[in-house]
Amino acid sequence: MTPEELSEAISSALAASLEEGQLTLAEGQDLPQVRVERPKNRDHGDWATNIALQLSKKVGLNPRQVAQVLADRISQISGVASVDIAGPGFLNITLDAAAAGELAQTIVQAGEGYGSNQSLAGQTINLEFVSANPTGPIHLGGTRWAAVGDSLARIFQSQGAKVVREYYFNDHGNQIDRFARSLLARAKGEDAPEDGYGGQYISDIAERVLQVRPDALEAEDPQEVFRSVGVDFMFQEIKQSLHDFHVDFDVYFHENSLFEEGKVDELLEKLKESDNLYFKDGAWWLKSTDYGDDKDRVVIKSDGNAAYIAGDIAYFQDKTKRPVNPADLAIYMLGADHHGYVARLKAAAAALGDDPAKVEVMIGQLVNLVKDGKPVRMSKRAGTVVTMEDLVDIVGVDAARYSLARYSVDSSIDIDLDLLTRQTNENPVFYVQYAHARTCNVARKAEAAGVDSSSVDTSLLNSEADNALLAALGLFPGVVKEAADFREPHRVARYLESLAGAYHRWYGVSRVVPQGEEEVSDLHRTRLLLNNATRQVLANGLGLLGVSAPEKM
RNA sequence: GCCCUCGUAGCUCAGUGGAUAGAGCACCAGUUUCCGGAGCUGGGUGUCGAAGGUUCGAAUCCUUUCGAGGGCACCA
Repeated sequence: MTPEELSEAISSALAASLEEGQLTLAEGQDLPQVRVERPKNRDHGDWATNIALQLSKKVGLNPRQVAQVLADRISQISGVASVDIAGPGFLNITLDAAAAGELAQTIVQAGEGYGSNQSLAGQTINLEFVSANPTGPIHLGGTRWAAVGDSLARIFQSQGAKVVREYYFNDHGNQIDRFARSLLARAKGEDAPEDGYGGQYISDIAERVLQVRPDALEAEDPQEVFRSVGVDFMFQEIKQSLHDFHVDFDVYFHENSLFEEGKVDELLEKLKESDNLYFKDGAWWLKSTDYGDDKDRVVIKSDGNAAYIAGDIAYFQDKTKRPVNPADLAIYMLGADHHGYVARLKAAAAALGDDPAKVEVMIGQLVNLVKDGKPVRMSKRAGTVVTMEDLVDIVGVDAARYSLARYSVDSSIDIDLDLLTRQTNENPVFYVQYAHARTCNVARKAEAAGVDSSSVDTSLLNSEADNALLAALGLFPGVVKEAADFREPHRVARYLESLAGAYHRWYGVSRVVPQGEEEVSDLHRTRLLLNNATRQVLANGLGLLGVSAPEKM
């Protein structure tokens, strides 16, 4: 029995109590959601719920009275061995071993589907992340969003959503001009311009531009040649790095395309009709203050040109109105240095007469580089950036993705260069991967010894370790759902670490393969089932993080 | 000045208003004739930055305050 099934059964019990008048909801009170959780203390049973405490005020009885009414009904639920009322009114529930053990069967049957559901079915979520400027390779900050964003996309998909992974190339503004000037300067053998970019990659790309366009320096507009060809090379490199990081976007959107196709100009005319725009001091302003901004923003400058935000508005329109996979929800993952954008992106939706709730902005904290305990400033001009490729070269894709995805995006990360170059095995990803490899090894040995699944008896899974492992396995679907609801992929990683721990402890006391002349018994077969259920959940969870689940290490 | 995020064990961090606040790392001591020891077991540390408030109950919610980081253009 899964915790979800138990919660549902308790909900029904509660509904019946209300129906038959044992409990009466006071006027205007809502029914709280029944939730069971794994108690920290094993003396408190397999599962516990605080529903009686939550109901107390709503039904006008003291919590223990409510608990008593529910306890009588819950104890009737099939598979429940006992119910205790504890403390102020907690209900502590113990399952009988067979019912708890059935979970292993459920998981093995569900296979890759265990942990997924259809709660987001029918929704198209546009998830924009990374979106680094094409003026240099992806650095550590972008790498973090790549790991977190791609995991979140996988998690949304597991909940039934259609996900569009989107990358926005800012290839329109003057940072591109600076990039082009830097390439040109390097090609001429000059230093990088004052406001330009430095680093080895500038030399590399300048050289490659000259290879395909040997006449570039003699062209009518050399800077334009370096701009168009150089940016293209940069795109290719970025895409390749992401692909090597196992992140592939569905849409690479070029900001330039908005302007080339005249969408922005067209939009600007239309926006003048919007209630959210007004004319002042020769410019058109967006009332972004209505959406929490500290000042209104200019959309059409007094010289008649579009301001940056006009591109945002046009882009949002494109996301929600494009012919293929138009977004029901547009999520923007941005770094903390962009948090001021939240209000204006919502205002952008409103300007188009759309619901600002369709815009969701996730603000993640920055990645800091640390050396000898001191922060190192990453600078593209000075060429002191650590890139996605660098990180992957040093620790590998799995370790890189895992270690970036296991922290809440609300906290900033310090990456220690010395630690990385030492290549330590301190990354918890190995702990989890090892647990998976171990389950595979056990299964191989067991099958070789003739342990099959011909006859299992889940009531044999009655040890402390069985119970703890089953409980951990049962939590997985809820964890994935929470990760989706809160947009927090790190919950999956943390969960896997605890599951791996439960498995390693179980392994220590639960022999699956018969020893010596021992005959294969139902106990061996049933333990193999539990072993395989664990393997499945570890694999499913690692899959959500885009990390491999090795059969051997 | 205004806005956002964070402050939890020596370090790095978990912790949808619930019971005695948890992991990993680091440190010490154990642990293998038998499924992989990248494992397991034991050993200890917290004024949850501080002060008020709401609540039967607060690390979690509210207010104030201190500290760290990041933002506040008719730039893109």
